[in-house]
Amino acid sequence: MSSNSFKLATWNINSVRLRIGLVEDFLKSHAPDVLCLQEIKCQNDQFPEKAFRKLGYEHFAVHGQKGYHGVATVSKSPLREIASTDYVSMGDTRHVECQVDFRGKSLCVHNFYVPAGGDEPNPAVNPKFDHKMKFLDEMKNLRHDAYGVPSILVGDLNIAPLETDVWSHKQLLKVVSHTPIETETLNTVQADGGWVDLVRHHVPAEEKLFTWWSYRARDWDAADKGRRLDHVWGSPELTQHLTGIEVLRAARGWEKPSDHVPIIAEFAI
DNA sequence: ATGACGGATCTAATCCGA
Repeated sequence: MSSNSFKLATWNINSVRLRIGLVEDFLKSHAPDVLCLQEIKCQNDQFPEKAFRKLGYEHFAVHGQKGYHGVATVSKSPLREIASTDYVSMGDTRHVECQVDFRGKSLCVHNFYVPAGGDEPNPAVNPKFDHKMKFLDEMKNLRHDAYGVPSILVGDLNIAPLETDVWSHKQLLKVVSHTPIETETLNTVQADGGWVDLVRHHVPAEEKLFTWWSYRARDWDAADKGRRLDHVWGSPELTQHLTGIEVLRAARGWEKPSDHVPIIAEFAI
């Protein structure tokens, strides 16, 4: 680990209150400079700030709501909240955007929790899928160069775009998260905004890579029926500084785990 | 191949996730 490194992690925690112990372990062992959490499932005043402060994370942008959804970006370095956009005007807390200042440089960090979309991949009969598609349509306006500083876009995008992002491409083509309309729309969001998929920039597209395994599978590790639903995108210039991507698969095997695992991106500054 | 699990909530059964 270089002293000139900047590490950013994203993790759908599926209740930050229930899993604050796991978060603490993760922060101690991996020490990211910035951690973006999704599905915190609590209101702002219930967010366990103290636990983060004890470990040196003193800067927060928390957008929670009761029971569902919710995103939080926590940082060792100063952070300024830019916006928390209510995509599709549903009143959900699914986005927060911050400027992070790190050793004299600034970075814009988008933290997203895209709607899952329900079961039926047809917007005409499934309002949840309609919501997901409209949410993605609005994301197309998001430029990587909106602020004149490099940007990062992370989170649970709830879409596995590549064939190698799912355990079986053929068997998941009609399953929400891997349908052509979703993967094509996500590709448009990426292309229109000028974003680069930093995870796939580092891990060859031929290689299977998952960040989520259902709780319902009997033996998640042996069956390995995962999907890559969580993502780290960035401005093209960040590819020159990217030194590593780690998907912490082991976290799925921790006690009382989230069904998602953390992704850590490391950059040389 | 969907799994039949796990979280939050007006603590009992319901809604939701993906």
